Amino acid sequence: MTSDARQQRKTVLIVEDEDNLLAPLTYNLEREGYRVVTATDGGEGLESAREESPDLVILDIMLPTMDGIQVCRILRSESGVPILMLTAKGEELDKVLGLEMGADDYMTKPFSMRELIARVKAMLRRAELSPASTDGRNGGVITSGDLSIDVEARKASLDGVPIKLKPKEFDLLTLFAGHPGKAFTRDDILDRIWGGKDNIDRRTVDVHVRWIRQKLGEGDGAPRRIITIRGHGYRFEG
Amino acid sequence: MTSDARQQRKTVLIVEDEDNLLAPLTYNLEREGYRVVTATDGGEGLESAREESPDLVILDIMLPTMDGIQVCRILRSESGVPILMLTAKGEELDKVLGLEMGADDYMTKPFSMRELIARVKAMLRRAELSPASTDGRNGGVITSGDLSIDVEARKASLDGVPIKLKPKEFDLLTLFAGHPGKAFTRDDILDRIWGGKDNIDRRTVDVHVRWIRQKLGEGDGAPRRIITIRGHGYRFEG
DNA sequence: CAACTCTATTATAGACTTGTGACGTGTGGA
DNA sequence: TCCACACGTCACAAGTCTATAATAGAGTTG
Repeated sequence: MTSDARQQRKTVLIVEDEDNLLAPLTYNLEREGYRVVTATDGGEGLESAREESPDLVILDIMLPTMDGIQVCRILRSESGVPILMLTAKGEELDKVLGLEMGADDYMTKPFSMRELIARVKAMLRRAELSPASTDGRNGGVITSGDLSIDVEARKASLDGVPIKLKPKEFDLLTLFAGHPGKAFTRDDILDRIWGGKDNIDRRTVDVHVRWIRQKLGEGDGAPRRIITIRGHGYRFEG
Repeated sequence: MTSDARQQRKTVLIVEDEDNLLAPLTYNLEREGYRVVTATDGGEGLESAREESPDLVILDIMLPTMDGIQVCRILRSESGVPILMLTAKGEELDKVLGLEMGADDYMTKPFSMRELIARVKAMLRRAELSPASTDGRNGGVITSGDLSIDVEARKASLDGVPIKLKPKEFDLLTLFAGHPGKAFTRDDILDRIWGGKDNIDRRTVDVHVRWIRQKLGEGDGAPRRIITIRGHGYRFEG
């Protein structure tokens, strides 16, 4: 069962200070094919969430510098990421509080890793299928100049004219267009689009970038959208 | 947020016996500006429904004294109030049952509070516009071009001519037609139609799609409705 | 400018996907 | 029991993608 999901790899942010919980969490989620980003205190977590715009946040309630409830509240006011709260046993009150706070689900420690994985999957699936999943951008459509990407429909068009993108091209362009101005290294890109596979040549990214540029009508002259950052990688100019 | 203050405050009846679900539900719905009435078993729920004539009922399936399915059936025979069913995980069967019973929507626990709110809003909106809304959905009938699907009756017709669809085919076509333009991966589809069973081969979806295409008269040449997105899945073109 | 490093471009073999017909199993009715 | 039906799985051919090698070109440094 090639767990081939042919999409950008989902990113999960874990905000947890106990390493003996963080480590297995990371391990298991990565093994499931997710891209995992971690933070060990509230402030850092918030920062990472803003930086990485993860697809899901796993949030411990007990955290240094800023507790999970605070973080949850702020996150919720800034985006619609699904939030899974972790509560210690005996914090029953916090369950309710967590949900009222806007968390989408909670689990009480100690919990089964398998169940956690199951819930994460369920939440991500729900987020994807629910009409509210498109709350980040307007209607799930990314627009940049005359380029328009309908992520839901997996269709892209340039100045109103549809362009045929191969799967990888679509994912890559979506990644770029979704983070205008952000510089990606080839490794970043491989990590996100190519997922777990490790032995992929960095040059491969170049080739795909070329194909996209071509289809965006910047095959010749100077690229206007996907800019080469020599010695680093690429950046999408919004 | 409370933009629905125009007319009277909408009343939502929640029939749910687990307090740790009832509490946050109540809290969140009230925060959204709804008037919330609660009941903790089937009989009481029915009574409240008659007494309060709510604008929407949220109904758990597992209930003391009278299960949600019973309540749903009776309610449906008495009024046209929109019903949102809550089912526990593993009660997948009840999805179909619930819908056949006349529920307008269902959600599987654990669910996202956010999504629940979204659905409640959507249902109320739909209920309000219900007589002759022309967005493709008319009273449980999905229409797309010469294709027409009566979800309630579980009948489909093409250009007025009934087509015989097997159960799975019907479900699949309904999923597609209900989300025109949306790209589904095979896993999405398996989750939605096959109910999470994870031993199902992805290719099975292909085969069912083929059968549907055939019955829609696009067996040959290029499919017009169910479009293949190579490397990703399928999309229904509305 | 020479040497070196990084990137663009192209062609291609091999891997991967999909459409399709056929088959096997399980189920419920006659 | 026999039969029709639903449906999951398989196998194979035809297409489509894509990773990579090879080469050329552009940029940088001293």
